[in-house]
Amino acid sequence: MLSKKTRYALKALVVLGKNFGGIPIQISKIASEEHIPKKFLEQILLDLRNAGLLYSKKGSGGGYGLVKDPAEISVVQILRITGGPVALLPCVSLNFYQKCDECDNEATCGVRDVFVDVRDATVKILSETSIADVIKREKDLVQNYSQ
Amino acid sequence: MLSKKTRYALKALVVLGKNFGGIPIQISKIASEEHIPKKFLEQILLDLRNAGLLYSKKGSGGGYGLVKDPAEISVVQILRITGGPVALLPCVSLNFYQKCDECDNEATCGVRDVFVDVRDATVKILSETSIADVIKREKDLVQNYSQ
DNA sequence: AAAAAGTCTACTAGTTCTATATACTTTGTA
DNA sequence: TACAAAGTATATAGAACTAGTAGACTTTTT
Repeated sequence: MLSKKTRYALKALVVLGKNFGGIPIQISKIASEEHIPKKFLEQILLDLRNAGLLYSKKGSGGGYGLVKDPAEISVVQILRITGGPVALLPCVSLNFYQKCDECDNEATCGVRDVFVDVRDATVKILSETSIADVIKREKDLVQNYSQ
Repeated sequence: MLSKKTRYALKALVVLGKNFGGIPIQISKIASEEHIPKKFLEQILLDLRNAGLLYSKKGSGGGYGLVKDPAEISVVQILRITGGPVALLPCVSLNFYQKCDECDNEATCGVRDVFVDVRDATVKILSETSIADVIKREKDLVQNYSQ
């Protein structure tokens, strides 16, 4: 399961993605629109900023904005910044690898082998999907929904 | 990430799968072989028994065994018994659905839409993979490893 | 100077996970 | 029949993690 942190980050980035090229958006605006606790969202946006995804502007008229085009930001990137491993087993994680305590030999573990496949399938989808794609999907869904 | 409980369950079922058709295996044997705390494993095997996957035999010479052929037990089944949702978002889970608090309209949520795809890919792999397949993979890995 | 807005660090309450403890029941066998 | 082997069941403790809150600070605009 994704953490709330990751989900909030995705929501916020979609909002910021729609606004790409415009003037900065304030934390409080995103928080109230997306039903996210403001103080929590502050931390999350700070993380995304420190990861180089967002720029921030202080003071009156300040706020946050995307540094890059939303088409250049993949969903998997966001999971890694905010939530850690994508894989379902630590011994299978590409970016947060950890040895399984209970496993004698990783190289011959059948369970691990299956979850390598799961990881590959998941990473494929999430690295091929950008924030721009998420926004497009939303647009398409709204269109179909209102028909 | 899968819980320890789920991982231990998978390990235990592989052991029991290799033994399918033979005499029952004791908890303590599985626990020591697979480096699983015995008392914890007791609970897990009990859950798997209550779910109808295992039979148990009390008393001297007792132990656990698979009820069905390991080819008939899918990995996804085990995750659901021991660990709950396979999906990465509660609003996307087939067996443990929960509404997202922060989401206004599920039907038009772009983030959700992406994670439906991830869930489908994951469920496909894990429902097509049986305990027998895991055992076979292990066998193949061992063979390649020793060469 | 005052207000708006982001920054930074610490902390807490709650939950979940992992594991352990204890007492009990059933079964086989000496 | 007594005893030991083995599973059953429930409770509980400790650790780790998550989600959210608090407060003091800095920067920028008006």
